[in-house]
Amino acid sequence: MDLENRIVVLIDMDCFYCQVEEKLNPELKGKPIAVVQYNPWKGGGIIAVNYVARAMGVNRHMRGDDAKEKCREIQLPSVPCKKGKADISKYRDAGIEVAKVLQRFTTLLERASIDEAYLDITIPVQKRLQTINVHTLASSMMPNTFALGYDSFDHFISDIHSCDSDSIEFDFDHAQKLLVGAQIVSEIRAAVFEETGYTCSAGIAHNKILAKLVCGMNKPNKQTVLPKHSVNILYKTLSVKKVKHLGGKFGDYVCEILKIQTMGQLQPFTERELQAKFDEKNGTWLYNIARGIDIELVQAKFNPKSIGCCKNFKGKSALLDLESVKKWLRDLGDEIEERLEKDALENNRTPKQMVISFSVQLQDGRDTSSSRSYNFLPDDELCGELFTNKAFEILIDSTEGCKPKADSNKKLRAPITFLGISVGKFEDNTENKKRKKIKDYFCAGSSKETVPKSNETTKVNETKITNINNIDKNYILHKFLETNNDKKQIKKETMGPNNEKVLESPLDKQESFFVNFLKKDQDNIKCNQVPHDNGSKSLNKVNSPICNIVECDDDSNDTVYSGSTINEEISKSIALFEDDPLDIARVSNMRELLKTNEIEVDKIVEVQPRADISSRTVTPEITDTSHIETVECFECGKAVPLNEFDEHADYHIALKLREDEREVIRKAKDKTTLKEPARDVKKKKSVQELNKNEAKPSISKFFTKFDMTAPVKMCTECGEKIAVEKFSEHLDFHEAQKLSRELNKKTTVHSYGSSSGKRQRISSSPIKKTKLPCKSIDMFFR
DNA sequence: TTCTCAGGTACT
DNA sequence: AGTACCTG
Repeated sequence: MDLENRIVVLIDMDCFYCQVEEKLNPELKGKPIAVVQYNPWKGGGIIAVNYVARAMGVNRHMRGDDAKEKCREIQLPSVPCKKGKADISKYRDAGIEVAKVLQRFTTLLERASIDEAYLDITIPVQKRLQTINVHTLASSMMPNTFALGYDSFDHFISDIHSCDSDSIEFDFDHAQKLLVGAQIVSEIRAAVFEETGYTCSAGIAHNKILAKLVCGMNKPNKQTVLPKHSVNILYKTLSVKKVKHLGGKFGDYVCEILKIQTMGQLQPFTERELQAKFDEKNGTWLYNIARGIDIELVQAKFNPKSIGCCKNFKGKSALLDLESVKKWLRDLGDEIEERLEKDALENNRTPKQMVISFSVQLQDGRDTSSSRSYNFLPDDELCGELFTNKAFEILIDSTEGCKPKADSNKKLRAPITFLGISVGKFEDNTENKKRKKIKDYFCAGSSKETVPKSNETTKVNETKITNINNIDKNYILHKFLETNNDKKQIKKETMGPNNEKVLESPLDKQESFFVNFLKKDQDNIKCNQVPHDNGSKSLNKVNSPICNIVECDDDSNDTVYSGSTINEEISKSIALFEDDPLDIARVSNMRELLKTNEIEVDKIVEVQPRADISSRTVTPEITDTSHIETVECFECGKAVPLNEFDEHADYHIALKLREDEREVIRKAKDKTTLKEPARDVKKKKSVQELNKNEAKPSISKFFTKFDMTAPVKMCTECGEKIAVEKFSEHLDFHEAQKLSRELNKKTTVHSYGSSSGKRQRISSSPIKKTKLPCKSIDMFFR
């Protein structure tokens, strides 16, 4: 595949931690908030700011107190503290929830951070291009979409529609793909919102660097397309420092050496010159990126490669004696254990190595950091105790500065200012391993694996098979719900991965459950929303699924940039970059955003994606008396046609089922944990936490709540008491979950079009440069 | 009075 | 294997 003609997407969640807090505490919605990390000093460090607060001048890098000064009524939810450490697991889980939605749309998903993912949708775009006529695409199908270099997205579409493609500048073929890509991304973002309640922004371009770059141009809840011919327009004003990998010391060095500030100013340099000034690889990379070329592939990567936790002990909190070191290592070790247990259950893998990192304070007050690694032995039991003890052992005899003073009792020679433990070098668990694994406990009860592992299939067919698996999964869930409704048993043979029915489904039906639901929905209600009057053709093609999704629609596409030149638009766009602290243009734009936000809040304030599933049984309120009779779904707040309500409720059950996967896994873990000899008190604590989860409404409760007085039977799988007559149904539920879990597992697709799995080098003659302050651009040429 | 904590990557 | 840098 041609690397220059891909459709690469970056999905970035809007102020993610804030959204998570708002979802957990709906009272916060619409108010200015910033998430702070616990810190006794000046109200804590801000790590996320929502858009209402941003409009009032609050930004990251401020302390809580500064934020209060800018905005008296700001709310400052804080990252929970566990064992004296920030606990970000709720954000991590929310990120996984989102990523699972994204994963359905392409196998080429690369999670780049807790709230960001790259998607390569070249193939889905090509597939759709074969089935649709590009001329039928209109901007109304993809609200809140922008094309860089155009005052309105419609102008970009007209450029494509008017077969004026003779212009050398205009890459008609790719622009067409971008347009289809924008439509798909619109659907992806709608699915994310529908299923999680979170909004996100997206950048759509021909490579990762550019997708990332334009993603930040329009936020929140918007998407930006970068046509190839707009790269130079963008670069004309774009600061070098905004480009990924140039935001740090290396970027400073480049700007200083070349005496430049913008990407445009990078273009006159020849590749040779750049190689001479930096090194061969960096020079080539800079040369290419200056021309909008970036060959970095989107890797299929869902799970992190390492799991770690750390803690700073700055200033006078520095650790001075062995006891406190031990104490903190215990907490770190225990947290690793907890996260590792979860990881083992979900991903069926085991780390082979652990790394202990630490910093000590030198005499002159500066810190020096070091790390030591330990390779696990086959007999090691991977528990907190082991992590703690090994870390302690390694720590005390690794560095002179850390050795205890000979005489004074247990005092460290030098204060420790940082401690971290991480585990990595994961390997898949195989069946014939001697080491006891948590997974073994979990699987002990279930008779046999019914689904072959996807990564056992041949490389050649990987993409196909993964897609089929996705179909499988939706098909199974759908089937499961059907049979459940009919009070029939789910048939094993319908789930086989080689089931004909499944294989015959076209690949682009992989999102069928969602899309079909929406399609039916839209056929019935046409468009329940008030058509926003951006004049013209407005609603002739409203029956795109996207049209019915409640997105914040602020019409800024038409208003904000009206009358401005393209360059002004670009400048404004750049001003909108998230972390631009001192830009006046930004403030006025933020006012616009504030308006946007108010509208959005009005529309989504009712969204309760986690509301009790039993809403289905309650008579819904009539909220809309327009042409079609609709009811407001208690689950998502969406207006649903009365006759579709049952189906809509089923849809939420399907979602619920997915979300409950995790909880059931945890519950199962909980039960098995109890079989183990209680090693220590902390175990019990986590058991309590798991029990708390049981109080939450779950789909298993839904299946059992009908008649609590009926004779019950204990499920060996989850320990839940189940009405006898519901029991086989309940077992089906576990069966479906196991399958779903299995199918959810990461596949081993590495990259399309690169059968060797290796990335190309741009050039090969090794020229060494030693003076670089940063050498990390080479990551591109691994 | 301290730009946290988590994760990735590449160089030596 | 260990260090440094990059990012959000």
